Amino acid sequence: MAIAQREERLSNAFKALSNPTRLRIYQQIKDMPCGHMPDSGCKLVDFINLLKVGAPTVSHHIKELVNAGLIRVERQGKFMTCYLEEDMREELRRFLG
Amino acid sequence: MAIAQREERLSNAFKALSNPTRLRIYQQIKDMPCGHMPDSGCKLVDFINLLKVGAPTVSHHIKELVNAGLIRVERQGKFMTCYLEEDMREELRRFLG
DNA sequence: AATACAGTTTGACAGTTGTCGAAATGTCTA
DNA sequence: TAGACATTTCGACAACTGTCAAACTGTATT
Repeated sequence: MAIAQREERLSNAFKALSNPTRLRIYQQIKDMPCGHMPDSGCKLVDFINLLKVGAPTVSHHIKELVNAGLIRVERQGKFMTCYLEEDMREELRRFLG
Repeated sequence: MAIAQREERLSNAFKALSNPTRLRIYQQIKDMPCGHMPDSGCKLVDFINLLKVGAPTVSHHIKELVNAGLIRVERQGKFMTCYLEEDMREELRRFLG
């Protein structure tokens, strides 16, 4: 049973990364040290500006990435800041390794 | 432009791995040293038996994995044998690394 | 409180996906 | 060449996805 759960977790994560817009968002979060710099551009509003999709779409995609366990989100005043879930990243890397 | 192409390649590969059935097939191919043993169970017919889906479905999934650049397929007599595309695996690992 | 900005929810829509059964094709063996 | 087995193609179908506009909520600033 644990194997099936792992497979589900993995395929859900891959599904989240299968959309180009979400892949970009994930990459942006991954490549920017959000947790360490105050203004590193990993807020939801930054993605709206960076990508050419509306706010509802970005909001939707962020939620999918969160549900897939790939990122986590924290409110900071007006903004939602995104952080990478390193555990999941590690799990994916291990699957491919 | 090269960046967009890379993103497309990556998201296509992740999409191929986003389906549980395809993930299983890929895993099976990855974990078995097909190229080195003659009867290692990476033929299309083996997946039909292993998973609970019909031949048309497996054929379809194999094609998707091939199109995504994740595996390659060779006919050996009656059978289609699947091999891992190590380059793509490496590219995915690098993305996550 | 009023305004402005950040984000979410809802409902809708075209397009894509996963699966199947039936029929076709390819390849070996008797 | 006939039969058996492996695989593909086709046509169909329900289910899911990505996007949007409109309306809503939450937070800060004035």
